Amino acid sequence: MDAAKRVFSAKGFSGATVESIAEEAELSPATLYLYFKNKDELYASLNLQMLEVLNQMIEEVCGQNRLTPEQKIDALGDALYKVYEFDPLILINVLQFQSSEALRELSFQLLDKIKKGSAKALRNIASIFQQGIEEKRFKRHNPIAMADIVWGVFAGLVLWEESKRALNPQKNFLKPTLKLAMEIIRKGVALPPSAKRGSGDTGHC
Amino acid sequence: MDAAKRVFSAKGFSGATVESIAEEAELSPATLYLYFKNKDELYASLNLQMLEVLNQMIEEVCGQNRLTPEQKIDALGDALYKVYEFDPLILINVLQFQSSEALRELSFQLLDKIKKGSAKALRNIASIFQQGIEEKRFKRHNPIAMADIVWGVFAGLVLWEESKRALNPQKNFLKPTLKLAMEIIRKGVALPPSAKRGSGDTGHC
Amino acid sequence: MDAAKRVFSAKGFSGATVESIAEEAELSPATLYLYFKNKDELYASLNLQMLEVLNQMIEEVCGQNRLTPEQKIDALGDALYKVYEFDPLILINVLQFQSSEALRELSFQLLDKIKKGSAKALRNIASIFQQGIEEKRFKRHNPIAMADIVWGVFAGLVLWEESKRALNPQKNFLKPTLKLAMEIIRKGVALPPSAKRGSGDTGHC
Amino acid sequence: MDAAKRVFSAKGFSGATVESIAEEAELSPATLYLYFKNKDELYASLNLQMLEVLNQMIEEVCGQNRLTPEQKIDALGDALYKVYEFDPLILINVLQFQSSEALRELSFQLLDKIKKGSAKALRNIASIFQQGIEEKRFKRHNPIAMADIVWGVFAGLVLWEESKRALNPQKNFLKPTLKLAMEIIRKGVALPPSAKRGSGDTGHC
DNA sequence: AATGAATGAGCATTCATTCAT
DNA sequence: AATGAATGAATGCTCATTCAT
Repeated sequence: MDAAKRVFSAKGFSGATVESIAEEAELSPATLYLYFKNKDELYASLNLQMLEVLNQMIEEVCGQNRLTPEQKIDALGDALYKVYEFDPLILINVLQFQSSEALRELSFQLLDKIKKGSAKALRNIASIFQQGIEEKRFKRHNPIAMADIVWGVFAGLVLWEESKRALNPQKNFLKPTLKLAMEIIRKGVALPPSAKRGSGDTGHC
Repeated sequence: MDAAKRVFSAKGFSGATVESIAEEAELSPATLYLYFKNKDELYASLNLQMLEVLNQMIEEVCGQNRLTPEQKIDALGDALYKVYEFDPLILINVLQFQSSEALRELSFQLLDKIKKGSAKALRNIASIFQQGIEEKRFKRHNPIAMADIVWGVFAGLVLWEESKRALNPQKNFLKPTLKLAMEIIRKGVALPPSAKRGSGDTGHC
Repeated sequence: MDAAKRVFSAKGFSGATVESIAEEAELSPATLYLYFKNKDELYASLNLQMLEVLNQMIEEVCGQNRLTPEQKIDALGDALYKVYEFDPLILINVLQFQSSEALRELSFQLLDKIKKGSAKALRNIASIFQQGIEEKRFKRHNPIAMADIVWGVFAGLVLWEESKRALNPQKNFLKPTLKLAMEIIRKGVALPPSAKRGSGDTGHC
Repeated sequence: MDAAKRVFSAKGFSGATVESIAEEAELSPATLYLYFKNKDELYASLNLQMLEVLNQMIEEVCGQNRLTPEQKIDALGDALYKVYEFDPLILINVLQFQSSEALRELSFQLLDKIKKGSAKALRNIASIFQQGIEEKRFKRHNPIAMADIVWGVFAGLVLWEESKRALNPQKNFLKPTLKLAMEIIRKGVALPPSAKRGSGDTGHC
């Protein structure tokens, strides 16, 4: 999987041949098929792995009981950026994969795991908003929708910055832009200060 | 191009064979090569066409001088959703294409057009924020970064909803979620009302 | 045909597309088919044209009644080299064509002309040796075989020098080598001087 | 390679499809690509193989210390004809290949081998003339040029006879004509007998 | 006389995948 | 556990050639 990560990172999904991955892993192509049913599932496994890293990061954020929901949103932005930094190329691949045709031909088992991993991430993000609402710090929006927005803006910005770099390789604006996005979201959901109470943690993660 | 749109929509980029497109167009594969240098360029042309529709919609919004910047943001959300409705599948393909490997092997000419189309869209979106800032209605954020965020959240949500539908085909939440996102962005960039002046249009498009 | 000559020269037979020739001729591909049954015949026509130039040169040599057969052989070498100089690339193409598969699918008419052109060239070359034999200056070898040898060494050297230049582009040794070849042939067929008579022309061309 | 030899022989380079070769070899086309990078390299390998046969024959001749240079020239003619007899069709292909466009796109490695093989053949042929010159049996001509002439006349006659057979399939005159050519060359380079010494072998191969 | 528009037929090449060993 | 050897099935692309206009 490490080898696969490297090769997929470097060449993208269709650019990476099974043979090139096998070579990187110092195995024969046939051997890969002992461990993965096919190329898609190998790729999906990476996806899953990345999802787990992501979930870990997110949980770390929303498990910090001292933080106000507002602080959690900013921290979430930082966490997501760290995931990006951890392995930008594979994250990009993963994000592309999520929105690609490959998804359709996976084994039920793997598909289910991915579903659950995604759901978990979303739920955790949503919990931050849930908390904010319960504490009367945020406006009453559907927390799941809010999580979708956060996830969407993250994926969208990562892919978009990547795309801009492809068209015109220059400085990487992801970090400040993502930070700004989270800041705006934070403010966009805030209730007028008059209504705020002190933060008692409600253990949402 | 119409045939191509249909086939790419149905099967995605790599799923669509030149032959299948030709068949749909009731032409021979060879004939396609009279009009498009190769499969990539055919695909890119669709991309470009969609970009133009997009730009039209965006310009329509930010050209409406009666609207306040806040109203324009909401209108932009509606406009983007209309683009999605206009042809969801091809939009998804386009958004995927923008963040894909295919981009790298295009002819200079086409690549340039795409660059310019994207830049124009971004500039127009940015102009809305620029206007808001000048009218002291919005906080002083980099308008280009704001445009990136809008674009990112749009692309991200479209792809993400698509992906969720692949995992679990159910109701399409894109419309309300996108609306919500724009609402949050609108609020997130707003200055406290005390500072606001009356809206004099400054003709940014 | 001029355009074809240029294109075939530059790109070789299979490298030259009908379209590229048409373009060079500022015509449409379809128009070429008004004048030539197919690509092969167009190429064959060039072949024929070159054969005619060749025959002209050869006839000029063996029609010079003042020359002894020995002098004619040397002059023939010079003439052949002039043909090469006149248009090296097309000559190479022609020589390749003569020994290629294309020959098999020509129309009877054209094939016949080429046959006759070649035969004429050979006959004329042979006549030089015939003359030499009759004048008791050359050994009694079959003049046709001698002509084959001359033709063979010419074609062989042209192609071989070309090939050497492809492997290792350097100085072109064709001229001196061809000269040397003719010199050796001249000496190789000579009878011991004792047997020689004065040269009375016998009008072989 | 045996299958390829048969197919290329029968159909020529462009006439032979990879599929037809694979079929002849009772393999799938894909399998051929395990062993040869592409069609060109497969063809070039045959070329190389033939070159090696050729070199073997030539070395055999010029290694025979008992022979005078004159005898070696005649023996060389016989040897070359044997190469032709060994596999006329592939030799023709090889000779065409040497003077064809294909040469330009080979891998460096293969091109180098072909270069060296050709150079070796030429050098060995040249050594015969060198020996003759040193033994004062031959006139002082550049031995390399002489070798070019021998090679040229061989290739030229083979291709020319082939071409004549295509125009008018009849008896094959290659053998006597080649013999005659060598005889003439032998005489053409000979010094007057007065100058000759006894043959002491000088081991040129 | 000329051609725009179209194509049929092919072809080299790739690659995920298999399976006897 | 591992793989060498093989391939089936595609696929993008080319080009000589045609023919209604």
